[in-house]
Amino acid sequence: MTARGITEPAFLVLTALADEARHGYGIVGEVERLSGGRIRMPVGTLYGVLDRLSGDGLVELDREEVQQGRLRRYYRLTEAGAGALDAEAARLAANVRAARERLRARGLARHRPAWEGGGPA
Amino acid sequence: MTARGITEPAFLVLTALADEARHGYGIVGEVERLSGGRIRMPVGTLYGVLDRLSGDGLVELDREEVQQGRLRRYYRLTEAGAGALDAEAARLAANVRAARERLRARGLARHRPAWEGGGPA
DNA sequence: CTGATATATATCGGTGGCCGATATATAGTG
DNA sequence: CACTATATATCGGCCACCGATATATATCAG
Repeated sequence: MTARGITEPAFLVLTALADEARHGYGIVGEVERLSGGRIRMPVGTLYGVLDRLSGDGLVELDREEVQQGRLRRYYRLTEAGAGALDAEAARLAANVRAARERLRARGLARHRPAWEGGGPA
Repeated sequence: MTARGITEPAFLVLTALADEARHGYGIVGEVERLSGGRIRMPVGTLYGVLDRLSGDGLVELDREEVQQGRLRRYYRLTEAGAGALDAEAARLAANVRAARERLRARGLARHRPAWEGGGPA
């Protein structure tokens, strides 16, 4: 692998579908909800992501409903999708851990008292 | 914000520079090391990332050295860079938390015993 | 000496994902 | 009648990624 696993929009869609099947517009709302309102998913992004995830077998069509004259197309996570989400979560968690370790080391270095000595010379 | 903060390659470069200044090739090795050998950073990616991070004031040139006839250009993290890395780590951690919560909920649903009732019909 | 490998820099162009804009349709509201 | 909300979908510009390529020095094998 190079640097990238699945993309962040894809990760968020998988997350939104992890607990139950949702339709497109519902995913948009769920992503906004689960991020505490910090992340909005543009619909122009959503359908491309959904197509790619479908092609990779990570999500699949669950059912179609008509609510008040409007079509709702529901998607659900596959087992492979759940596995991919879990694996990506582990990958990201490892990145976060590494960053925080080093950030902590940096903080310590910048606060290191003079008597611990050494210095650049 | 839409979905994306800083990119993953940028995140990894910032992480590699968090504890001490490093030169390009050294960053490549450090990313591989801190990821346990799972992530390799292509040099074609590195310099673009470094340029962008410099432009955003998240990293800056530390010094230049000549070791055995080869030029080494060292970069260091700025305060803004440390802040950006910390913020992005928090963002990713929140994503991971959300994914794992829902994944756990899904697992529970799929193992729910029959006597809890309902079911599809 | 020649070729291959490792270190070290940098550029370029193809590919692909993101997302704003746009289109279509129904329902409710001012 | 216009506007907003819900709901679908497509298209195209932009930009980041990264493989390929180029340049240069040091070392080692044949």
